Amino acid sequence: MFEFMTLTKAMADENRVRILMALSSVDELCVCHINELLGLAPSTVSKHLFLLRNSRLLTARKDGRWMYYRLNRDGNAPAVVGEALDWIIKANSKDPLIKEDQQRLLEILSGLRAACGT
Amino acid sequence: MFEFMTLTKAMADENRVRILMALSSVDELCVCHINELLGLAPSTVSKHLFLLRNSRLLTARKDGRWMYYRLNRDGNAPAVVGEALDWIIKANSKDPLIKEDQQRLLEILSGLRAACGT
DNA sequence: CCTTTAATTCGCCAAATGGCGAAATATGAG
DNA sequence: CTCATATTTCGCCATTTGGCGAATTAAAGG
Repeated sequence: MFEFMTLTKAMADENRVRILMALSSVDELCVCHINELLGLAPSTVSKHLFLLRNSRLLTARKDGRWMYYRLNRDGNAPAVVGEALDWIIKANSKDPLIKEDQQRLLEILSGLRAACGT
Repeated sequence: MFEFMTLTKAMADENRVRILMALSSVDELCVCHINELLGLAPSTVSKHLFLLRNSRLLTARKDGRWMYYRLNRDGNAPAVVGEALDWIIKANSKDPLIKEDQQRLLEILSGLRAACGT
């Protein structure tokens, strides 16, 4: 129950859902890309990412100065995490804002809007 | 997206999940039963029920002085609502607190703990 | 009609949440 | 080593949220 509530609370914020949906289309992202996408302060994004990681929806990997986040599709993650991700993606993949995000994300990743030195 | 966020926000509270889980085992409940089960003030329960209804997770029916709430399994409800209910129930049906609630609910319904004149 | 009872609405308060900027922590580059 | 950059942590503030009790509404019963 505690684990489940941690999950639902993590999902109950629009910006965090946008982060999850962005990650559903690109395998991994570094923090600066997410800053750029959402237009939020780095400290705010960092807090969101902490909650998403804490709920086990995301995993992180450090590479030099950059932290890369990705959806937790690890087989040994609790089943409920995968179910949450599946449901979120299914419910939002056709949403206009999400589609717009995915479009903008391509621009960001292609370097046209480089936010940091990646 | 707005609809989805309304759903996730409704799900992001332990007492509301307890209400949903209680309803997963008994088809319908009146407000006084839920008061009794959760030990919250009627006004608080009423607010929770409003949010659950607003998110379309619950439907309500009035019978005399009593309001009966049930899970929204209506075929013409948005698919995302049914998916939410399925996931919530799957994720929590084995939880100790939920099991305890279901036990206590049986007592309440059998009149051993009648909270109101139903 | 008046009382009683179930439920909701309203107003309030304490706690939690989401946002920011400043400061602290890495890590790579010069 | 020193500087620049990516990220996180901290402290703060405004808003939201969950709780309660009092007042209100709705329906049944005397």
